[in-house]
Amino acid sequence: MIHQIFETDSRLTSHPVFRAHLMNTASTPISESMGPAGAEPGGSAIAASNSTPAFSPLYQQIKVLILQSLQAGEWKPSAAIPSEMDLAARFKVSQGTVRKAIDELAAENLLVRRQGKGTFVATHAEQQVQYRFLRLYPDNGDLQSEGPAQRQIIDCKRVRASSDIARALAIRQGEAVLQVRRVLSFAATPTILEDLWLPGAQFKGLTAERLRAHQGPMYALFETEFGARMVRADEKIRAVLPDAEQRALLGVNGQTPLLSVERTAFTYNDAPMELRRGLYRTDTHYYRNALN
Amino acid sequence: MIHQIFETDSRLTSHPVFRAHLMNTASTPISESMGPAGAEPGGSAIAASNSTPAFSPLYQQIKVLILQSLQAGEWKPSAAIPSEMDLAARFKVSQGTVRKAIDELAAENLLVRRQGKGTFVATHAEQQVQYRFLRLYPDNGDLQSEGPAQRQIIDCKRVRASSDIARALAIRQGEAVLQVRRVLSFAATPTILEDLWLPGAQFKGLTAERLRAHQGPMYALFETEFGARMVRADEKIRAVLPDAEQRALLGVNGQTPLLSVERTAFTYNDAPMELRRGLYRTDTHYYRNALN
DNA sequence: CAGTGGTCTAGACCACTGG
DNA sequence: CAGTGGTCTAGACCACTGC
Repeated sequence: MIHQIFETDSRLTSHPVFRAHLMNTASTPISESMGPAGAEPGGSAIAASNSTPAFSPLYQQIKVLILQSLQAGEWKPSAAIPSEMDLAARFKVSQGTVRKAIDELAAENLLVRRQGKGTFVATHAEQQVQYRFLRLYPDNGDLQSEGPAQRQIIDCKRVRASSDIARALAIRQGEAVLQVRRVLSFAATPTILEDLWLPGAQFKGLTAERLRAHQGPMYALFETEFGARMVRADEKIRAVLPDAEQRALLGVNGQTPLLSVERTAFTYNDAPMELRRGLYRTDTHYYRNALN
Repeated sequence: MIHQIFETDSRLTSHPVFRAHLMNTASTPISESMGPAGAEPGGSAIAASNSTPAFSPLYQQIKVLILQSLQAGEWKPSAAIPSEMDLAARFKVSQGTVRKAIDELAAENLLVRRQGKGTFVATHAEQQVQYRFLRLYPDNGDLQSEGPAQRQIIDCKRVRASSDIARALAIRQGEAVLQVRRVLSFAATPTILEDLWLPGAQFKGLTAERLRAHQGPMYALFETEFGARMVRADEKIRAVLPDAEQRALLGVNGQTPLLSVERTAFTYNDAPMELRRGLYRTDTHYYRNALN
């Protein structure tokens, strides 16, 4: 229990609500208003969840609550979330506490703050950089000089998950998954060959036609059409030589080493939502990484 | 227009700071004309430099001042910087403002906060992860299972900078640079071949013997012996095939593609301080990257 | 103009560290 | 125990946005 009345000396202290961080119970915070005052209708999702671990600062709890609202779809991608004042009132904390929670969510690219306008749910669609997760850059010229990538959907079919695909997606072997293969070209040169696997349940109805019809990043389509928001990803990178089929699709010979990029993309709660295996040509482009 | 108050300081020799935001009634509004202490020592780049005139928030200015003290070596690596209260007094701002500045510096891995102890200058030596900038992980087992890397210094010589080396290090072509070649082995298997170039002026006295004698990360040696603190780096990654010499040093054949990792490491003020070209074996290891 | 996020301050209390 | 960073609050004002 987080709200605790903990006072012995009540001089002038307000702080009727003293949030003591006790390792006592793990129940979730905020909603109980002390005393008869608020009797707020209570965030439904808020009262329900109680899986959060031991104790955490108030702003971390607020962060979890906001996260739950995001996950539940209470605020859609690119929509504004309530103002800091509103959230402070809703959670019965100060604006500064809400601010710190939002600060962290913004740092994790889940929210975007815009001064004078509000705080918005981040999306893969309205990025100034079209491909937020793509780290491939041309050797010469900037990102825009090549113009947008040309996308070619080779294939989109329903298959059963092999053991490694299942493991990566945290599903059972043999479950239905959608497998997509596509090629990205820059300046008319095939540069990226990607195979990707998506859980069949969540992506029911995804077809090659739908992929071809969509403009913009694939992740934006996943957001709007399938409610699958990729919030972070891990990549394992290796150098490989292509097999015959890969050579044909990329138009390279067998002596052209390629970058193998295996990406696992996660949605909220670190749930894996996509496995992607990419082959990148690095004779005209390079993979950029910033170390901090 | 923004009302600026150049708050010259009377007692402690603190750095003057632009008060871009006027909110305090207590302070007598010194008029625009610089008052009595117009001859303030020009030590503060903020007061002195108008090349970056824009009025940044107070905490950003504090951040710059702390950065300058770090760069000037006022606080050595792994040493504690003054407490937030002390810094607040020194800069004549509130503790909260100092805190926000330190928060950002900690987020950039320049400082490390330790509750109850203080705030410390980050270092490459005392990392729990020995190699902070190395993203190569073994396919099987965790980081520690392999034990520490075996380091073999092949060469360390003084050469003249070629045009591309000079460009990367922001020096003139033909200037002296130190060139080091080494091999890192894991579990007795040569895995990383690295060539690196360092500006000769800063690294005067670096020898192969000294590199061999040193225990721990090379960047730790650079910090303590040459005052060169690498704070961030950029990497360009490609897939390549090794030439004969590289094959011999790594013990691979000509059909083993390798990861080419070209790293530029920067010290304070985004000054490049090292160029490093690495070849990584990725048949037993992989390069890991986190996308956020 | 009102509403939003952004900055700054002041003060209180917490948790942790070490003498 | 004193000193440190960590959290939380309350209130003020600033800068930006859009009606």
